[in-house]
Amino acid sequence: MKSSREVTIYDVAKALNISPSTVSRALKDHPQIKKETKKKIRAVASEMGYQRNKFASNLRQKHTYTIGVVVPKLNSFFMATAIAGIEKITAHNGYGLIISQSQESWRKEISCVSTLFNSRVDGLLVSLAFDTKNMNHFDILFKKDIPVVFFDRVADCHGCMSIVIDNFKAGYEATTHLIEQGCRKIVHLGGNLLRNVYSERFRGYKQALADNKIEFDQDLVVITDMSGQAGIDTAQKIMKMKPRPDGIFTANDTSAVATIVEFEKAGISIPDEIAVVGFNNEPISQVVKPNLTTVDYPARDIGEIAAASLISKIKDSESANLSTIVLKHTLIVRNSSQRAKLNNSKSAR
Amino acid sequence: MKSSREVTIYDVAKALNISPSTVSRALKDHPQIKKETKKKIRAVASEMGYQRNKFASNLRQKHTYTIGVVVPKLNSFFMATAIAGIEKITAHNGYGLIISQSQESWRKEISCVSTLFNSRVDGLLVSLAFDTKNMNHFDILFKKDIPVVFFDRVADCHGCMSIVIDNFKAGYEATTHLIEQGCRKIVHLGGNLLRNVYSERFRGYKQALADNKIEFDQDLVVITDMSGQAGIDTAQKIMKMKPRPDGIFTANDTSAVATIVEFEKAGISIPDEIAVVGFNNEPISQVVKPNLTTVDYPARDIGEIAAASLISKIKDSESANLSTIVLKHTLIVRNSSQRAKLNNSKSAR
DNA sequence: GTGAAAGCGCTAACAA
DNA sequence: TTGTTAGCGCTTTCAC
Repeated sequence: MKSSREVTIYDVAKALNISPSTVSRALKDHPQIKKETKKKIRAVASEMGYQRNKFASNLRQKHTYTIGVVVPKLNSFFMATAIAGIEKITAHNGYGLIISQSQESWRKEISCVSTLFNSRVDGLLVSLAFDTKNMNHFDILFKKDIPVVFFDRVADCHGCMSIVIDNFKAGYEATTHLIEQGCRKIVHLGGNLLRNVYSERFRGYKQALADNKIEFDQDLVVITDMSGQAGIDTAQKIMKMKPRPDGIFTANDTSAVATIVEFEKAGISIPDEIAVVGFNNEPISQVVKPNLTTVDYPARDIGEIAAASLISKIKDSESANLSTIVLKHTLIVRNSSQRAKLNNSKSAR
Repeated sequence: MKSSREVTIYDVAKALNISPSTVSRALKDHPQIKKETKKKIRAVASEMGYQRNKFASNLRQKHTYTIGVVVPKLNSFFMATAIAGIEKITAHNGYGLIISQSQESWRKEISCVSTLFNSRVDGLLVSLAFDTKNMNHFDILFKKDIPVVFFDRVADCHGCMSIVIDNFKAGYEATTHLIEQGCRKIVHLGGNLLRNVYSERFRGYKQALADNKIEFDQDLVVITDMSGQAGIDTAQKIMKMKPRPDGIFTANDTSAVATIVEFEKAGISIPDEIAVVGFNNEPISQVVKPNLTTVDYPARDIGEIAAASLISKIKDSESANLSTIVLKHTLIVRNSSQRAKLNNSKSAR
């Protein structure tokens, strides 16, 4: 395929009448090589167009400087931003990235993990699929001590690290905010409760109701796949309820926005008849009318921290075994939920 | 790092009392090996937990089954979708992906290409940065006959393949549509004219004006970085113009949506006072009020075709040297531009 | 149809 | 401070 033979350390060594190992060492900035020699070797190497052969090197060193990433979907704002963060950190540390998508399917996730394992990644960054029911597919990695870090959608697994936000608190705050705005019959539109993000937000919702002496009603909980369509369906369901709910806390912005659009289409006024709170602070939340109250979610930071943690784990398997890092979230109050001007410290930007 | 020694073909060979070369051949389904032997070898190999070592194999075979991707940004709907398409095809063909972002900067693009080259990717998929002024940084690849395929933001370069849509025609249609809606003073909000996507859309705009005997006015052309902020700024600029323009064709949805939001904030009615057409058909275009007329862009297909073309080029460097593949786009007419009910064959969905 | 043997290019233990 | 040497695990030519 490639036309001409590659320049190797042997060629460089021969040109300088020294040994290949000296060249190898010089090129890695080994401390025991004289500065002058290094300089000379570097000069000649680059002049000859030398390029390190990673495969020979990997073969010897038994690692690949490659990190695998398994995410549910690439084309969501959150994920794309998180991956941008991951990429920044890994690139900066000389690691390549192999990214694969589970398409929200447990089955496909199993195959992604196995493929990545077979590519001998040095570590794995994972956000779980919607319906992943157990973690057995990660065992092959643990058996070989390949570190795994989970982010956002996480689960307990051999004491692996997790990077998350406090979804319980966020759900609690979102629901409390609705209650403060006068809502008493609040729907929760959530996702698969297998996933921490959804179960915790739901738990926060329930706790907020309890703390405000509002009775929990299972009929007001709608568990869906959190798509736009799910938002539309839920809106229609809500419109048939009597008496009609006066608030809705949705576990992502996509479906929250879809409910708003659907409500408005039916002539229901937001937030006066129904107040809506979403989750994620996607760009779309600032475009929908009325602007969506939502929880801001540090996607980029989550990605960066997950990558940094994984790399330090790879470099030093004894490194601090923090089990969970929790990042800060913020409830951003906008017009979809704000019924009256309150003395609210949070901005409506 | 990894705890236990790996199982190699030697171990498998020993267990079966045959030679390593036979094992190697059997595992690759070499035709000259007896079926029975193959079956036996496969069974024992998988039983022993054998895993092919890609690095040893790459080292011998001189290719890596890895494809590099250089894109301006990951976190746009278009790019994320295109990459999803790329990933699907490459994974299906046994190729890994190394994805890197130029952050819209020529300088960073140069470094991405060089890094990927040093990782010995078998081929490269590229969408150019905003301000890339020449293609010299790709020369290292051409010198070694490493194939490169450009998609979306492309440029002529050693007869490389390009996967695009007909941006000229799309720009022409978008502008013609505005004219049909009665617009006579139409602003064009475009991006860096170094990039085909922007220069072609602009060319389409001019041609549509010419064909409808509307004089071209340079003052109505605004060249920006196409961000949301650029949309806001442009809206403000337009509001100061006298007489005020009555239409705007924007080369992406992000800035188109921002102008709409800004116009509405100022009480300007859309589409009656100003009609707006965007580009890309991002999800946000269906959320903004009024819904944005835009050009639908087959992101996923572009990614898939780019990947497939690259792979066929890698596998067979003599393969058909199509220089450009043009995919179909569609103008989607929605309320941001539709002033009167016309007998329009295009749907408003 | 199968085996022997020579590397691919690099690194690291050991020697000097 | 530098050199020698023995592989890492796989593929492939040549021989039988």
